Amino acid sequence: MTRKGGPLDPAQLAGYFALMEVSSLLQHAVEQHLRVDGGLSWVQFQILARLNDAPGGQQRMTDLADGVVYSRSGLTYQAGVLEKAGLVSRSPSTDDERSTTVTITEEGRALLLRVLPGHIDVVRELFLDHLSADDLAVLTEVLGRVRDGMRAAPPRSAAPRSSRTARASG
Amino acid sequence: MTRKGGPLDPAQLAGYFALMEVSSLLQHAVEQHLRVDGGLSWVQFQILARLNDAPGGQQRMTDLADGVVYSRSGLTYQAGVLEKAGLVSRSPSTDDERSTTVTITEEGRALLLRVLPGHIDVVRELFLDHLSADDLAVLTEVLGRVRDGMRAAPPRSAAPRSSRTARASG
DNA sequence: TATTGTTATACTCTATAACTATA
DNA sequence: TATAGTTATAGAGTATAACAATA
Repeated sequence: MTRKGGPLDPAQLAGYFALMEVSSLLQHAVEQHLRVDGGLSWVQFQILARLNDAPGGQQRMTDLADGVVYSRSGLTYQAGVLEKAGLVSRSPSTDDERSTTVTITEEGRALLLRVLPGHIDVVRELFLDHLSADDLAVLTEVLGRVRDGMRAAPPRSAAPRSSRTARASG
Repeated sequence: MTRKGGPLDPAQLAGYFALMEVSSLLQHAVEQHLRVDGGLSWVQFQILARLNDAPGGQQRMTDLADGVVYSRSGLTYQAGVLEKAGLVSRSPSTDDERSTTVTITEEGRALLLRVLPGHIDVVRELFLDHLSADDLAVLTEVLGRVRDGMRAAPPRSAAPRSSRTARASG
């Protein structure tokens, strides 16, 4: 059906490009707003948002890295930046002494709340305002399916980020 | 209809997150492939792809920057990297002496062709294979509309990238 | 021995401002 | 005076590998 192995047909190319272009423009706009309005990068905003939604405002480093950043050291770096800014705190986990628990601070929550309205404005102006409710529903359903597929089937040579990793050699 | 000024409803949030998550995972996977397989970054790949499609394999720096990179110096940097690698060449434009014309070399085209099949495989596996033809059509149409809206209406305080820029002060 | 997280390090990339040259 | 592009520079971010500590 999709001519496996061959080049992409125009419809496929158009869909791929549209996705990348829209997301890229949106992310750039959002990033600019976050930087100006709250001194936050996109990754930092995501970390705070996740912590804010997590029970108790906390998560383990590994769970946090899963889906936000693509390397452990990357998260360590970002957590350090956020901690220095007083937006999160880190402490050894009680149950597993190897783990570090990251907790969003009151300041972190406050900053998030302060930044959120403007963030939403940007998302609305650039993205949501151009969609009907039906469009949005379809888009979400379709992209949700794609996301599930991605998560289920990691591409060749890419290990899933948090489960048991099977390796052939060193 | 969309409660302007208020928070996003769950459907809007879900759509926004789905878009960002899918595009981010896809871009990361594609970037990894391009790096391993061709030593190219995402931006560099886009530059080569645009030049490859352009008549004569050439474009002016400004036209190239428009839509690929977000600052002129950023493109100068990338063009320098690509030129050093022998994938593009730069020469002064004939008609406008201020302009620089970037041209993709044979090596550049060859590298692009070599990398493309694997690139397409990744896009297929992670993205296209999870969509029906109808899904794809709808997605493309909807995202195309969003893209047009973005291009037409630059967000508050963001100047369009290539037209006359109105400034209040320094 | 595997997992969690940090550190050191090197590298890529981006943006700002100052600058040159042409229109 | 405005536009096209480069340079210098500084800063943010990322990944890899080596490391320490716990399971």
